[in-house]
Amino acid sequence: MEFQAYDPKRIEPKWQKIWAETHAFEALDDHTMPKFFGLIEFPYPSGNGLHVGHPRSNTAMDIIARKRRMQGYNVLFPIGWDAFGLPTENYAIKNNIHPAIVTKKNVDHFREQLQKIGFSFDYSREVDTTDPDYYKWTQWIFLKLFEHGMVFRDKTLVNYCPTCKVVLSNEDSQGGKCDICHGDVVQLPKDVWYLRITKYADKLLEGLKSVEYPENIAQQQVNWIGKSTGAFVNFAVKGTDEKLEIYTTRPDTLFGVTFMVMAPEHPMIDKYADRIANMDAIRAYREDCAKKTEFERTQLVKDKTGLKIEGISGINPLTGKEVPIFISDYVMMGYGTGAIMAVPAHDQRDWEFAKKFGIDIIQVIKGGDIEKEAYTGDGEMINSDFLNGYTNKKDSIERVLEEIEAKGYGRAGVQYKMKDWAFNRQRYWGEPIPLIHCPHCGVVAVPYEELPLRLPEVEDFQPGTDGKSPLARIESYVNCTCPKCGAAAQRETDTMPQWAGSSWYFLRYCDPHNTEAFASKEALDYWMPVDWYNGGMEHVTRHLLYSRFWHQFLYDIGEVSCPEPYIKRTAQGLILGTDGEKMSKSRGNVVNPDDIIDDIGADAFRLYEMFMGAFDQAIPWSTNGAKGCRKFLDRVWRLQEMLVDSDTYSEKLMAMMHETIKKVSLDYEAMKFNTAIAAMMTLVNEMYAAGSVTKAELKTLIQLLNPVAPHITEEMWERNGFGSGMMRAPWPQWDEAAMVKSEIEIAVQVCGKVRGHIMVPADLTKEQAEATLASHEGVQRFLAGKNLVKVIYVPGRLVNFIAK
RNA sequence: GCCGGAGUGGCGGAAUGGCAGACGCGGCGGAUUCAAAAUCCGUUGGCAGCGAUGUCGUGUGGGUUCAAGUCCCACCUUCGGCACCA
Repeated sequence: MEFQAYDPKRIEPKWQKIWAETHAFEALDDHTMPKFFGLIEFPYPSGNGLHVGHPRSNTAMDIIARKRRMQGYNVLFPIGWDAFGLPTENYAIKNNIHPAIVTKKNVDHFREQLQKIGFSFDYSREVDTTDPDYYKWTQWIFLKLFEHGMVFRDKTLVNYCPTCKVVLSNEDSQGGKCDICHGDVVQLPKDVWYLRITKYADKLLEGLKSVEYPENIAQQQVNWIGKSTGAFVNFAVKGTDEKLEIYTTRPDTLFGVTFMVMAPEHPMIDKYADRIANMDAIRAYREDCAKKTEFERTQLVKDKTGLKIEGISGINPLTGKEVPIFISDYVMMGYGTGAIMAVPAHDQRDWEFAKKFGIDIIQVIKGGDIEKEAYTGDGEMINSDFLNGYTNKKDSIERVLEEIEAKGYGRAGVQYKMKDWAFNRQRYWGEPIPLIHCPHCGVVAVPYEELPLRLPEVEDFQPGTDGKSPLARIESYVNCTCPKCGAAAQRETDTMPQWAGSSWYFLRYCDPHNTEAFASKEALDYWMPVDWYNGGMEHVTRHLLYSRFWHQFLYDIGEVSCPEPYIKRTAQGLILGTDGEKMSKSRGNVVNPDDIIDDIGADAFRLYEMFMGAFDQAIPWSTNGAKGCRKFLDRVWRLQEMLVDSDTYSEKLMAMMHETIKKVSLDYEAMKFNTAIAAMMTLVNEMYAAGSVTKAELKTLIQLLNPVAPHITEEMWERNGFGSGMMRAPWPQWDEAAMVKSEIEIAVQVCGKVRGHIMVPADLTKEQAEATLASHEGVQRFLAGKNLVKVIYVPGRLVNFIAK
């Protein structure tokens, strides 16, 4: 019979069909089995389809999932669609097609592309965040948050274009210009809904200790939360009964305060407007600030601007001294109390401000040269009354806090950089917020039994020119009756942000068709927590924090039984274009996986994605490199021509077989796919060198390779009669004893330089190693005329002779 | 500015403090072919040498060590994140 060449175009559709028809990858109902829940970030189904970046994460988790099945686990490896979002809405507006139709088309396209790559997803558990059966539960969780006081309404500053009368995202208002009309954007206060994530700041920090996140990911979360410890101190305001509260991390420098600064938006300014002599100038300064975007405000760091408030001033509670109050935009309303005590001697920003405005600088910590710059180091306290002589920052802070608290001037406190989560958008394509504004009862929740609150059908998805959502134009939607008192009331018309649906999707995977709950208790108890979650670095702060927050909240109210949703998180690096730049449509360097699969097949594509470099690093795409992976699969396939009918490993390859099993098994777990594949390539090279391969050797090789290249290996498994059900065949085991060799080659060094190699028995002792000195002429040449002072022997590696 | 990565052949990249460059791409030489593709075999860090061999080599400058890509100190470049956070 003519040997048939490797033909992925025939093999791949064949196995994809078999897997689908036999429901091969559906999670089993047997809850007595050990479980493995592997998760990848569900994709946003954009109109551009899949790019080669998506499969990198998917293939990695697919490898782990397939390996786990062979290790006897009941595996849940699901897929779904994070389908609400702006790009779809914008496309819908532009082409006048309903976003739901666009979404369906995109989802179908994505699914088809994913299936062509042969991922072992359980498609029977697909979720779609835009499906009312799904967002019913997103709304349900929101109402639970509302019920427990985790939702509140407050003002924020938004980017607003007065010409277009529309609220803009930060991306659409870069450089302070409107992306649509290129006019000036202003910062406008607007009422928005917030989720009280800051209440969970400490729990989110604490929880990091019980999970397995790589150091850099955990650190990014810690930085984002940005916990600082310090003190709130009240300064009396001369001329009023009011106290101005500030936050500081350095209460020990209180004696060095020479002025105070408020954020331009600070409410105290308006409150005492009639006592402020230069209110006109202050209003003008405020307007200038409002024009600046967040971006500009943080760019002009060096040149501090500001204005002294004439008419009110602060009193230092410890010294009783009067200090002037300024406004400046280097103080933010959104952090601390929106006001600071300024210590120019020991804070660089305060120092710059003081120099510009000619304010006194009082040094209270010895060290540095405060004429040149602020001194932020440690030192002995001076000019500080009862603190004088303290040399340790911790001690002086403790002492001053004692004093402040005893006299009622303030208290110790913590602050977080993390802000509460602004939880609404003035857009159509999102989950409707299930709240009702009643003129008598205030804000009232939509009753649970009325969920899902469906998105109404509209003709026009354009955002309103008044900064309101398009839903606000649908009278039949807006007008309703209050569920509490029955009075005529109005619905909230904003929708939830895209982060909402992705904050709990992994829970729905556990029991996706449940109509009574977001998932049954039983399913949650079995499947949760997620054992391994892989995704992009770009999501390790916000998405990870948001979803951990929701989960911790659900845990606190008894809806889930584990406090942390993910046991282990990993992140893959980006795949760049062949030019080394980030892939983007505008750069024209996007590589489409369909083309690659058409050329070399899905298995070779998967193989290359994993082989191209370290998994967690950004790597440029190389089409030649991908072709090399196809070449390897061709070589694997042709091993079938060299087959020897034996169900044991050959003497020659015995050690290497076991070494390869070990290397591949451990490297897969450590996500070192590139070296795992390299080890298999080395093994195949050795098989070619040996000229033959036994059935047992081939069987093991294709099992090791199966998670990466499932189609070709299933086909070879079948052709060679290795039995049915490759995907649940036991994972190969290695035997350390079989790896031991009787003779090994070690390096011989003289004074640290390699001077030769020598074959020695593997169990060579140090004494025996020293004796080899005499027998090795290469060594003697370098030792001639010198005295041997020391011999270092590293078993199995080298022997080093030190001579003088 | 702060936090976290990364700098190794022509290229992507390997390397528990122990022989730098595994594996792949590309290149070169050969076999096969009428020829080419594909395939197989060999070779491939720089410099010197016909050669055995020698010598220099992991961003820069110091240091620790018998031994440093790996550890320590100072710096340069680059990528990601945060950023007037009091």
